[in-house]
Amino acid sequence: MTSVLVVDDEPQIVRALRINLSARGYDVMTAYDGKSALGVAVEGKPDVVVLDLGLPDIDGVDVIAGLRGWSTIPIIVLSARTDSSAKVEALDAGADDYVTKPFGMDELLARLRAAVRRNLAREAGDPVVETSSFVVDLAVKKVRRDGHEVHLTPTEWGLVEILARNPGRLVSQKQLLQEVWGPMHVNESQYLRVYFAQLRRKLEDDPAHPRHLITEPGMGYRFEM
Amino acid sequence: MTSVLVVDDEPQIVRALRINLSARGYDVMTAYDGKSALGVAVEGKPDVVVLDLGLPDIDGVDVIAGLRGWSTIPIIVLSARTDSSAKVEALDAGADDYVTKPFGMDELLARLRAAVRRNLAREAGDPVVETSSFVVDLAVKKVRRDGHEVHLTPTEWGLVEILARNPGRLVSQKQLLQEVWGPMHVNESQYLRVYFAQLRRKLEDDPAHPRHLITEPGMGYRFEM
DNA sequence: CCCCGGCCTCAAGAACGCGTAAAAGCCGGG
DNA sequence: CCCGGCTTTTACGCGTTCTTGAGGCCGGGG
Repeated sequence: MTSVLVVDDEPQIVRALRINLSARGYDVMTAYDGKSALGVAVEGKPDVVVLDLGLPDIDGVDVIAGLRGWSTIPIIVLSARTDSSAKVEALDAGADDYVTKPFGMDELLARLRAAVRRNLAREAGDPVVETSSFVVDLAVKKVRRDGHEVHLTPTEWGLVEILARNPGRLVSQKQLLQEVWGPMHVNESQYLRVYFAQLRRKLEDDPAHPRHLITEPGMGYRFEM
Repeated sequence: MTSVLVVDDEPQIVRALRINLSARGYDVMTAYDGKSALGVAVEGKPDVVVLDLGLPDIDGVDVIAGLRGWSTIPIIVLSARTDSSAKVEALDAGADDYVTKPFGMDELLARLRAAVRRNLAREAGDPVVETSSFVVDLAVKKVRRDGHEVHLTPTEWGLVEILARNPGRLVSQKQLLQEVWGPMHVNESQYLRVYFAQLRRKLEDDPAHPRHLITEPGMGYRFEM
C-alpha cells in the first residue's frame, strides 16, 4: 500500500486529506509542524510527502532540505496563493511539485499519483522518454518525431535533457538557467522564453498550444509526457 | 562473487552501503579518502567502484584518472545535487555513471547491476562493426572497404575505435580528445576537424556529405551504422 | 479603468564552430 | 643526411547558433 505523510498546521486540512486519502486506499500519516514531520518521515518511510510551507516552527524550505539530506521521497508542496517566491525557493530546494491553496481534491490526488508513478519510473532508470508526439533518447542524445530525427542545437538539447530527466516535475527557471548557461546567467529568463519557443516549433504539434513543454508562469517549466 | 569498492568520507554513508551491499551478496571493500582508495583498488581489484566526488585529500576527478590509468573497472560517481559541471568533468574523466546525493538505495543498486552487466558485455563484446560502405574489425585493428584494406594512422584508428565501440551514441569532443590525445589536449577541437576530414576522405563514399561519421555541432561526433 | 509584470514572437548582428587546404614540424629508417 | 609518413599549426570562407532588443499580448492588482 502507498503511504503518504501529510504535514500541515491547519487541522481541518489534515482531516480532509486523511479522509480522502484513506478512502482511496492510501496509508496516511500526519504531522502538524516541521520537527515532528521530520521525525515521522524517518520512522515511517512514506512513499510521498504533502507539505504545507507555512508551518509554525520551521521554514518549509528547511523541512525540504532536512528530508533531502537522506532521501529522494517525492515532496508536493502546499502553499497560499500569495507567497510565490517561497514556492520557487521550495522547488529549488528539491520539492517535486506544488499545489496552491485553496486546492481541489482531484488536482491534489492527480499530482500525488503522478509523483509516485514518476518515482517508481526513475528508480528503474529508463533512458528513453516518450510522448504522444516525440521521443527523447537520452542514451544516444537524439530526438525523433514521426520516426524522423529532429536536430537540436547544444543549448536546446541541454534544456530538453534536464526536463526529460524529470518528467512531469516542475523545474524552476533558476535551475534550468544554472545548468545550461551557468551560474552567471540565472536571471536571464528571456533566454528561456526564446528557446522554449524554438523547441515548441520543433517538437510540438501545435506550438501555440503546447501539450508537453508547459510554462508555469513565474515558476518554471514542466515536461508532460 | 562480485566485489565493490566504496569510497566516501562520510562514515554513515559507507556504513549504509556496506550493510545493503553485503546483504545482497556483494563483497564490500571501503576507503575514506582518495589515496587509500587507489591503494585498495590496486590490491583488491574490485569489479566496480562507487566513488564520492567530495573527498578530503584528492579531487574526485583525479581519483578517476588514477584508476583509469591502469584499468577499465566501471566507476559510479556520487555527488551533491548542485555541482552539475563537476558531473560533466567526472563523466569526461572516465566515470561510467552518476548518482546525485541524496540517492535512493534501490536506484544505486540498479545502476550498480547495470554497470557490472555492461562491463561483462563489453569484455565479451562483438569485435566487428559493419556499415554500408566499410567494415571495422576491432579485434585485429583493421578497416576494410570493398574487400580491400584501408590503412589508418594510429591517431585515426584511435578515433575510429572509440566511435565504433559506441555505435549510434553521441561521443563528446572532450571524451575523444581525452582518450586519444590525453588530458592535456581536451580543448584542441581543431584536431578533431582535421582528423575527421581525413577519415571521411578515406572511408566515406561522399566525404563532403558523410553518412557514417557524423558531426553534431558543438557537442561531439556520432558513428552511424 | 489603466498599469505592470511576465510571457511570446520576431528579427538582425555578433560570435562561434565547422570544413578545407596547405604549410610547418617531428621522427625514424634507409 | 635526406626522405617519407604522420602530426600539429595556421588561415580563411561559410553556415549556424546565440544573444539582444523591440513590440504585442494577457491577466491581476491598484
